[in-house]
Amino acid sequence: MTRNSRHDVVAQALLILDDYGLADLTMRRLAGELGVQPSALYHHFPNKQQLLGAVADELLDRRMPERPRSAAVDWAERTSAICRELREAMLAYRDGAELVSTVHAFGLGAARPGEQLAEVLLGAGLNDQTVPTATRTLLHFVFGHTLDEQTHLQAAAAGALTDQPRADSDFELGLAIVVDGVRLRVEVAFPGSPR
Amino acid sequence: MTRNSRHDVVAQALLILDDYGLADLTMRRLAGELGVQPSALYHHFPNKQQLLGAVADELLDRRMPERPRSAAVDWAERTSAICRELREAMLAYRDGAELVSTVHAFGLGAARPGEQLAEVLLGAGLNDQTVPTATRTLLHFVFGHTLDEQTHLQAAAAGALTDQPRADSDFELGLAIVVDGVRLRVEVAFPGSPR
DNA sequence: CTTCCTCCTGAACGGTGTTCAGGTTAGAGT
DNA sequence: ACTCTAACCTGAACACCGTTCAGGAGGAAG
Repeated sequence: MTRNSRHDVVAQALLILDDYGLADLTMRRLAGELGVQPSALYHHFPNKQQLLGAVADELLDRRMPERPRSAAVDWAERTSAICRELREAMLAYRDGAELVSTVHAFGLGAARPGEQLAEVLLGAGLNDQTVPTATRTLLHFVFGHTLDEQTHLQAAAAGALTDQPRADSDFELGLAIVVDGVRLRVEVAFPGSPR
Repeated sequence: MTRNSRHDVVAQALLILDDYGLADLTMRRLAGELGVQPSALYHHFPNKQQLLGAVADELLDRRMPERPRSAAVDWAERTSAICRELREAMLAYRDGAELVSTVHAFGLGAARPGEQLAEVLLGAGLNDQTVPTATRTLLHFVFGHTLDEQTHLQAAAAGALTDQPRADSDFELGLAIVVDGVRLRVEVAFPGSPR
């Protein structure tokens, strides 16, 4: 049998995640599908959490390509675009929101979206001390909303019918609320129009 | 030996949570400290998740009393007060944020703060369709921020030193951002001052 | 004195992440 | 062609986990 690289392990984990969900992404199952003993995985990762961190990063790398963001666009529009892409990336995989937000909370990965947001906000002229807080506030919204959304979505997919499917507009409205709040802090520094 | 009521179980669980953390709040340990077999717990709760739901509700009931909110106060101030109380309630117990936000995400409890927020926002004259979204956005912020904060706080308490202790002002700033965003939607309906 | 209901026992089932000493094997360097 | 090193893996075990189930104890109510 051919041997597995670290990247093979992550790729297979991502496959299992999408097919069976986070709860069934066990070290034993992952090892089994790689044709290997569970203990072999500990050659590539010190523990499961680090493995999941790498899986989350791989997911984001696949779904949030390093697209060059035109500086000609409004900072608010760029901010919103990043948040939308992050949401869509997480929705694209079963339990994606739970995985990514957990990994981010423990600081084991999923750092790129935050870096991108911070960069845009800094470029918009937001106060240096305000940038980290605004960034985290945006992230907390996207993670929280998408986790909520995906949970209900998947609960609806399995028997338990839900009231209404929670439209995209709900995300957009929530996002607009947070972005508007940030805008007030940008305009204190730069009264007037976009920049 | 005296028998245990459902409430005894919850109270003991809350004790274990605070002393040893959520990871060590196992059915076996809980049963052990109650002087009972693990299976006995399933007389009171159908599964662990429901048990945790009851624990989260008990935590909130203890820390967020049904204080009558003076209607003389600005809606924004009442909204902020609820969010602050929710944060402080969760910070008051080890792993409180993780417990409460998880329980809320799965819809197994911790519903009161959302109801209180929705009530205030509705009373402020916010559009009926906007209220649920604004409520969830506020909750996602508080849960996300506090979870983040508590994780870093507890990581710092155990060896791993962190850069800086993340001041209260960080929460206040993030909260103000979201509340301001909501305010814009209130004032569309009622241009002018507080109500 | 019996019936009912609440609370509990004891044992087991089928999982989980993780550790460890040691074995295999591919590929680079001489 | 041959060694050597590092990457990769084995097999078994450890110490847990949530949950199920048939049945037993015991107080309160009739």
